Amino acid sequence: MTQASAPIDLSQLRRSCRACGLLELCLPAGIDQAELERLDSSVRDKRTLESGGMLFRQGDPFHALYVVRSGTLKTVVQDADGAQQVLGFHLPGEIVGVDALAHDAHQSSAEVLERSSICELPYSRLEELTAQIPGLQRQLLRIVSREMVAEQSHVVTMGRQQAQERLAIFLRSLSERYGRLARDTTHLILPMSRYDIANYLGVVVETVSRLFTRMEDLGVLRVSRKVIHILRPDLLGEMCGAGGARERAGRAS
Amino acid sequence: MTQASAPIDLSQLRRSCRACGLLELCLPAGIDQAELERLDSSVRDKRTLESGGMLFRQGDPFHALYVVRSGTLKTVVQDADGAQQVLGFHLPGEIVGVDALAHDAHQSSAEVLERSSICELPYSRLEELTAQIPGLQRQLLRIVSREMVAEQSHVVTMGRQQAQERLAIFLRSLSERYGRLARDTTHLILPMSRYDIANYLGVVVETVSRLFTRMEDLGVLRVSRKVIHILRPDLLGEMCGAGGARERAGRAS
DNA sequence: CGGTCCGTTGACGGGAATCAAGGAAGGTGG
DNA sequence: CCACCTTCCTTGATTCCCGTCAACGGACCG
Repeated sequence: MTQASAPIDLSQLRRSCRACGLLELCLPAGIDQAELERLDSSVRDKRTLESGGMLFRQGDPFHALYVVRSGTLKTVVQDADGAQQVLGFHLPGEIVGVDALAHDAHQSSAEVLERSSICELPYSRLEELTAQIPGLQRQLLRIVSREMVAEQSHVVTMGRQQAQERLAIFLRSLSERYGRLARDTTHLILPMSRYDIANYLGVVVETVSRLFTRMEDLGVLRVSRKVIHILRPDLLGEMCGAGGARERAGRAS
Repeated sequence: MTQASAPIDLSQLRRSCRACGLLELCLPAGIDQAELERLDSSVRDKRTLESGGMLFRQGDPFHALYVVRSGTLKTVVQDADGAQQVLGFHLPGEIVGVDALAHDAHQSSAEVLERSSICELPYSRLEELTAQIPGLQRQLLRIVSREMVAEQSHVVTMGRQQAQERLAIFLRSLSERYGRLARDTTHLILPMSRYDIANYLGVVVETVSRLFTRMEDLGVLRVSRKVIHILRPDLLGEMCGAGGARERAGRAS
């Protein structure tokens, strides 16, 4: 897993709250410099985890939220039957652990897919801050709501019955998020396995493998193990909506 | 849509915040009687909508959260292609509109499936209250997080590749929620159409129709139009996990 | 009473799951 | 450094579930 991906990006490791994904949730609320310092000092608590490590497990008591500083995580839920479902992949700047707010216990497990650096935000500390900083609470609500919307768009993706559409949407979404990180949007390095992708999309691994091959044959992608080169973003975009032909009305009521 | 379902339940219409689903989010935080009165008076704003009416539409500016007092809603999201995806059905005591917190605009539309009474909680008013009532903010976070977890379980449902499992899970979940409303858990009256159910589960109508017939043949249900009688809850439970046989490992990484 | 939408059923075909096998990569221990 | 093993990924053959197309009865509504 610690293969050909770029060596540790020091500049990324040094990013403080100022450059963090969480910041957008503070600044618009009119947080001043002093308040930002306070926030920054609260999240100093960082840790680095190796591939395969667990940030938290389903059922663990809740005591902190986490922000990915570098690397990638996946969140997985396991139901009574032992069947697993991948809920999401989390890139730098994205938050993890929000589902634990509901019942004071994590509803999913977070596993590290490649060496990652994580910011830990102890919730007790966060509560103190929200009491002092007006607007931070509102921003916190915004974050959680945003996570819910992300989950909804996952539902929309799985609502497509063509597996190819699902994979196309997944790749496009990943590309967009890479763009937000100022990475090359046409050169994706997938930290997750084909199994993870398949499970995330609700198909089997063979289907994902075949679809990669098909997309390669169509000249949309070039696939080489973990590296996906998007040759035709336009075609990829077309494949996201109704696999090439008529619209699926999706009539309801 | 306003067919054989029970006539308007007056006792239900009279329920105040005390008996409302939202209350559980206030009480544990140690809200006292006076505070409860204040909260109650803020949500006095109720409205009744007829079947087919829209509570809000995708894109509408956010200004309130809503709680279903009686009746049923569905939330639907429409993507760029015009394809629709049903995100959920909302029974009395359940909250709607939380997805608008993220971007100050509703990300989905809420349609009324049968005559419904809705409590409106103007967000401006809610913000005032949260400033005054300690703990209410925490409870609000809890609500939103809970909605996210609900969305996650929808993902888990759609992750099952057997359509029968999905329908079984849907029915069991609906039965459980009926139980929470002190309704008969074996006698479901479905306010939503087969199209809605199909779309919600990511299958086509014909599949839902056939599955109802099959489940009836298996002696699990009795189906009569909108009325579903669960004859064998135990069998229904079995059908939720791995359609009858081996476990689907769902291995991932 | 005609129109429209809803729900069911049948026939058919396609797309994806299943079963099976083999190669490539990565990690470990000798 | 190589042998060995495990895991990952791919490809092929086959099966079958479910989506598609089509037709029809029933409910609801103007």
